[in-house]
Amino acid sequence: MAETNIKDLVDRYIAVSQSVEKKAGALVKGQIGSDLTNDQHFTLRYMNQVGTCTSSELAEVFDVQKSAITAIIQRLWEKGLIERTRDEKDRRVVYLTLTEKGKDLYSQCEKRIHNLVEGLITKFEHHEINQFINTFEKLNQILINYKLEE
Amino acid sequence: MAETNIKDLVDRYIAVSQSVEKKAGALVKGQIGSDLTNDQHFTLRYMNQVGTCTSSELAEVFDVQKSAITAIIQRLWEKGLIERTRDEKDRRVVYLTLTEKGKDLYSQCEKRIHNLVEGLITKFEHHEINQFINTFEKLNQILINYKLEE
DNA sequence: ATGAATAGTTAAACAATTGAACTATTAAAT
DNA sequence: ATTTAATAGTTCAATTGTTTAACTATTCAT
Repeated sequence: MAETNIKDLVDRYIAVSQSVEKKAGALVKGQIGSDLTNDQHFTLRYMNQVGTCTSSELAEVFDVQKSAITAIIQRLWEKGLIERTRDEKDRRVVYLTLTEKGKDLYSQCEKRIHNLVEGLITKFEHHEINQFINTFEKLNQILINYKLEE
Repeated sequence: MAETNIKDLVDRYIAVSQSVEKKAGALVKGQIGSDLTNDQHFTLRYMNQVGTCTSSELAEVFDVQKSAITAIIQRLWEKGLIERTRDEKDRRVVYLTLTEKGKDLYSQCEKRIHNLVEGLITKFEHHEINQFINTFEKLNQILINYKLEE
């Protein structure tokens, strides 16, 4: 990678990633905004994928302090979307799971987002999307490793 | 794009984009965090690129309400990083520019981020990066057009 | 058995955000 | 020309997400 190009790449990457994040976020919020914030939606999405998790795990995945997770979890709990259950063997640990209401709400979000994406995704070739997400996931892995090395 | 794949693509995209955003954000914050928040850095970056802009323009670009911009601008102004000058012809308009102090601080941020990226970017082929950013910019344009159509 | 580590919460403070009401100014309509 | 619309920006109150530090409760290590 030529030295002189890094500046331009950084400029382009930061500009485009920020713009896409804000605009995609606004679009998603337009679909689910009355029920959930985007961060709450992401949290439900992760919990739906893994089934059960802990606050520490969420803090690790989302790369924030545990107290930030406590706040989000508390709000989801107040809405009746998640359950907290203490581990009987290690009573420090609290397991988090979706309630039926949480699963239902997540399903509704999923459907709306699915419809949204369906209308946008046709502009891309199958191959282009795969390549894009593959590189994105590679970048993610590099960032994860970089963080571990510190 | 096969119908059955959309769900998986959405899952992968949302997971990876959120993860990268948080981790890259944390990394950048580690470089510039004592001086600026990430949003403040993005704002300076944009102003450095375009030279002069208005609050309305920033609100459009960042896809937030103008009152959100007022708050960010106010904080940057309090730090002496930007100037506000009224348009003499249309006195509703306020032009925003970087002060010398703002330009200097931005340059320092730029250097640190440049060094950071330099260490990460070697893991990618030139072609892979270009393809990735091209697709990202294409996605951004699609989102911008989608918003205009509403 | 004691000291260190871990899981999670609480509290104070701050940044970013929205939405509604507001001021000041300009443009449009008739 | 006067009134009405629209535009640029600010202010204020409320909410969310965030960090840091102090804290409780529990488990691990040696």
